Amino acid sequence: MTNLTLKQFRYFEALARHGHFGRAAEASAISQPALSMQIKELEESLGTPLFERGARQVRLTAFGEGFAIRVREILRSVEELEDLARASRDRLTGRLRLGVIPTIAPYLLPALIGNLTRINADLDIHIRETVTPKLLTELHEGRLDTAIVALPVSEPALTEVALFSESFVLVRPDSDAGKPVPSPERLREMRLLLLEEGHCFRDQALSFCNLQSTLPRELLDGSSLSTLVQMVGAGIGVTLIPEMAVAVETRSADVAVSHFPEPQPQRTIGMIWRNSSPLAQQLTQIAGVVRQTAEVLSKRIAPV
Amino acid sequence: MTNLTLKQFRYFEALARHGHFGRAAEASAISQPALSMQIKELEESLGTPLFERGARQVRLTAFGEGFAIRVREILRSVEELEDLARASRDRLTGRLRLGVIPTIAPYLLPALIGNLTRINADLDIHIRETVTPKLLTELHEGRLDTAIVALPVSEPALTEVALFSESFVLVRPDSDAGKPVPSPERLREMRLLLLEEGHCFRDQALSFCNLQSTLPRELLDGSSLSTLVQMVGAGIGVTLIPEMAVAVETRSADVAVSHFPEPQPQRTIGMIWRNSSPLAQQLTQIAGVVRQTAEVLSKRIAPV
DNA sequence: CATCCCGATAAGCTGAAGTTATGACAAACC
DNA sequence: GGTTTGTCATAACTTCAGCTTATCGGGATG
Repeated sequence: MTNLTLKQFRYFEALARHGHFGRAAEASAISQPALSMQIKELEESLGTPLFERGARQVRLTAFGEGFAIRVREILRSVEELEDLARASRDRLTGRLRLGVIPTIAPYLLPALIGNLTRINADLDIHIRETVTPKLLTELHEGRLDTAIVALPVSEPALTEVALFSESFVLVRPDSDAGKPVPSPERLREMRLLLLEEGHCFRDQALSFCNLQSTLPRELLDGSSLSTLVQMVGAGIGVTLIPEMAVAVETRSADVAVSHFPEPQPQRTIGMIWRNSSPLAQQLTQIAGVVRQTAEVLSKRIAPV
Repeated sequence: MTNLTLKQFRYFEALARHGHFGRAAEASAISQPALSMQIKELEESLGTPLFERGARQVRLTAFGEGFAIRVREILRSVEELEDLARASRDRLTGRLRLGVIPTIAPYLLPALIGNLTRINADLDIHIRETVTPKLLTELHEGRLDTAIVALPVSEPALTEVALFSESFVLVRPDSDAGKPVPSPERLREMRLLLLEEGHCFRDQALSFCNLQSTLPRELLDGSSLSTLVQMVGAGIGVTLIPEMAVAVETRSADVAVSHFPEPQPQRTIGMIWRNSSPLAQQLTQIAGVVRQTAEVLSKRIAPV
């Protein structure tokens, strides 16, 4: 049935070009009978002759001419395919689907995207910003290539690499600026504003205070760190935010930022991907870029 | 090297579609290991993975997706090629380059082209009208597919098929209408107008009168039968024309047309093509159409 | 922990595609 | 006009790519 082969196409093209079996065979690095047989077979499976064998020259038939045009197109497409593969072999492929948790995304991404596209201009970055459980699902389903989340996730099918650690800092109303930094136990008694259910940062903050998320508490759930800080500025309570958010979130609010004494509360941020991902190598490379980006950011924040 | 094969493309496409080695193999009518190996080989020769083998499903990589789009395009092109071959296998191919001698062309072609395109609408007919020697050269050089000429041509590399015979008739000024038809010998003594050197019809007419073309004679060479008849109408001399030309050429001239007594002078018109032409079968078929066309024309002429 | 699913690997077989040698035929050349 | 030459087709043989069946191994599932 459909037993046309690219090999036949390549031989055909050579013969069409040279108009001579011997020379076409030489150009194709095979013997003349081998070429004759392949051409014959091609003609037979098409059911129509492609060449007219004259005494002293080989000519394309009218059909052969049209055939040649299309065959050349196909061969060209195949070559393009090879080029494409060669191009994307070493460099990153065109599309990178990156998931990021909301407590990282707004602070890390602007710089990160800049750095990534600087390294590889034709990298097409798709960002998905949502909470860790959703990221994990989408990662498993192949709708994401990788994600930046708080470690550990402890999923056997996923590879984790640590990127950096970040401390949590206390955000209080400006009026509390001079007061001593409360201990975790004291925090429990203050009005602590937290992110709504689902955010890992909520759990991390609660765990620092030795609180259970399920405990019936009178706390106000915000949907973003930005909201929380604004509420603190309004004197409604206090909150914790990751160090990386300080520069952005406290710029437009009357709040005081205080570090906790050692051991500071902190979390580890890492990158994860499927064990089976063929992008592993490139993702490791990307992890390096993320690490660098975060480092530069933290230095810029440190003086604050 | 460039060892991609259409087979690999077809397997790849099946796997991309099914996302499952076993089912894709079944769909491709091969065993699962055979498919695994071909895919593996394809990935290796591309140097980049196409699929991510997950625990419970096989997914295209980002590169694989782009690859799939192009592969499908290529496979579609190949299928089109097969369709094209199938379509042109039985019917005539798109282009027919037909040579015709000038003493036939204007009388036969209008009806012939109509008949040919009626049979095969998408037949692209190219006409070349010139004298036999030029037609032969172009035929040998592959610039014509076939030619309609007077037989015999006696070229070993060419196939001839007879189409029809046509008689020559005498054209005299209207004033000579009643006079007896002169014998060939008498013709020699009259002022005989002939086509210029190179036309076979000139030689055929001369041979009827037992004259040598090279003889120094006081005859006037016309470049077309139309010219000759007009000159006869002006009383300059007499001429011979093929029967087929009568209807067209004597319509607008004051001339008398007379048949010779048996044995009438006549010539055989036939079709020729290269022995090696792969169009032989179709050309034979076309010869049939020409034969029919000429028959209808001669019947229409007979009553004149 | 046992089982199942599914793809990879192993080992062997077959036929397609290549090789060299030769045939056939037409053109070109003494 | 026979001989040589150029050229493609055919024949006989060889090799390796591609297929088969059998089996392994690893991750998901109950």
